[in-house]
Parts: sequence; C-alpha cells; structure tokens
Amino acid sequence: MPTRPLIKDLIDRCRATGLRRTKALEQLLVTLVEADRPMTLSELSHSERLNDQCDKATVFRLLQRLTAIGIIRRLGLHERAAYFTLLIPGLHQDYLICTECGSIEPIQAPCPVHQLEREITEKTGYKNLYHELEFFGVCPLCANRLA
Amino acid sequence: MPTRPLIKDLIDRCRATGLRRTKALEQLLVTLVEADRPMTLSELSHSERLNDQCDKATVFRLLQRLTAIGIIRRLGLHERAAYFTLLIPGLHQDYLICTECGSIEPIQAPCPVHQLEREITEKTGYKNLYHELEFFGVCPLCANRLA
DNA sequence: GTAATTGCAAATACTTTGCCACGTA
DNA sequence: TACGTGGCAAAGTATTTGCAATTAC
Repeated sequence: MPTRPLIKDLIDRCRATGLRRTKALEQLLVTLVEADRPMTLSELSHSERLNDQCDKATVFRLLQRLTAIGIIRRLGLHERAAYFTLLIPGLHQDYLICTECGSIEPIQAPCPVHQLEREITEKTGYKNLYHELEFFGVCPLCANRLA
Repeated sequence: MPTRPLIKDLIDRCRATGLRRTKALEQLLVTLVEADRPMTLSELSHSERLNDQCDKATVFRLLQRLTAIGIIRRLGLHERAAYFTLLIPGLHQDYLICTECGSIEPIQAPCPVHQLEREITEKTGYKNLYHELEFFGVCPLCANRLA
C-alpha cells in the first residue's frame, strides 16, 4: 500500500478504537511508516518529524496505546531486563514465550531457519551470521485463567 | 552432555581464556545450565545458588566476560532500549541486524517459520501465536572497517 | 463542555562503573 | 606476590507516572 493511503488507514483504525487524531499521533505513524524498520523511543522522539514537536512522554504513551490496540508491536522478550543464555556449541535453541506470564520454554522441534541463514550469508555478505527465533502466545494456563 | 561434564567443560573453556575459577563463576554456570532457558541479571543474582553468595555487580561482570568469550549470549536487539515497529496486517517482517553498527534491515525472503508455527499451535495449545525472527552478523561495511 | 491528550518534572528500574579489599594462581 | 575478581555504593541511561494545562470532538 502506498504511503498516503496507508497512513490514512492507520489513523482510521486508531480513531475506530477511540484515539483522537492529534498531531503527535499522525507524525508518529508517518515516521514509523517511512522508517520501515523497528525504532526505539529515543530514535522516534528525536526524529525529524517528532523532535521538538512533542515530548518524549507523549511518544511513549502513544506507543503504549498503539501497542495495546495492535497497531504496533514491541519487539523482544517481554521484560525490561536483558536476557542471557548459555551458548552450547552445536546446540541451537528457539523459544516459546507466554505473553501473559512471561514463561520461557525451549522448543523441541528442529529449527527451520538454517537454510535461509545460508542464503542470507551468500546474498548479503554478512559475516558470522546467527539468528534468534522466538514464538509468542498465551500459554494454556493463562488462557484458562483469562477465560 | 550430562550436567557435570558440561559444567566442567564450560569452566575449562573459561580457564583457557584466562578467567579464574571462582565460586561465583561456578555457581553462575551451574544456574544457567540447570535453568536451560534465558535468564535476566535479576533472576540470576536472586537465584538459589547466587542469592546472598555474591553481589549483583559481580554477576553482571561475569555475564559480560562470558559474553565476550562466547560462552553465553545476550538475547535481543543489541541496544538497551526497546524497539517498536508497525504491524501491517498480512505483512510479516524478519530482520537482519549488524552486531557492530546496529543497523536493522528487513529481510526480503519469505519467512520459513509459518509451518512450524502451526505445529506449535497444535502441540502446545498456545493461543494467538506469532513469532519474531532476527538474523545477526557483521555487515560488509563493518567487516571492511574492522579488517 | 467534557474527556482524552500533552508537557514537564519527578520517580522507577535496570545497567554500568569506581575504588579498594580480597582471593586465585 | 601479582593481577584478576569481588563487594559496596554511586552514577548513568531508559522507562514510567503524577498532575495541571491544553486540545480534540
């Protein structure tokens, strides 16, 4: 979808959930669309369109609201703290994480990504490639508890 | 590998790079092996084996050293800040990230994970499954600069 | 006019460092 | 003994919240 209609569509979806059409909301959405990649709160609030236009707290709260209604997603494990894990040679682990309780469990199935990893190495020239793959969802216990 | 020999092997690898065999190092490695999943600094320093045994700063510096020599890995995009990205319906993005300069670019290739995602849904009973896939490596520019 | 939104400043939370004492090799 | 390592406390950085003023509808 071209940029203009895409923005309009996004704003419509926001409006539909009760959000008001503010300058900050518009500029934030345009910035995210133009960037076409994940951005940090800091990057966003210092970006050309938002810098001096609105406070970092405003951007933060917009990101919160947009996340809540599914317009954007916050990447990474759903905790504020960094995660560390052992690196066992020859062993690769992917994870299944509950978005409600935060439980993390290793996935048994063989990782389907290694072929793509090789292709990327060849096509892009990146060195020392590795990957991280995480699945997120609501675990049976939480699903039950919420029902 | 069974736990005991695995721990010994890990300690040997640490020793080989010049690290000293300390109580804190041993207990940290055992904790990580037993956990078999990524853990935060806070979880680690409050864990049964490390709690009251050593300071959080000690655990932090051990994690730093172990990361530097490739014994463990810090998960997530390599910035301290959280990343946010647009969620376009029907569009799924995976990313290629340079571990040196932090550049993030979307990957063109079709994502090879959807089949596995369906299998996990069936086997585990998790609801609302989605995934994140990131490739990390050193981009050609950085590889060149470092050479 | 009313309720959502914003800016500013302050409070939290997690990470990182300085410095000197301590323990390992 | 020498140098890596540890504890404690403080600094640094990112996130989150309170509240009065402002703005969208």
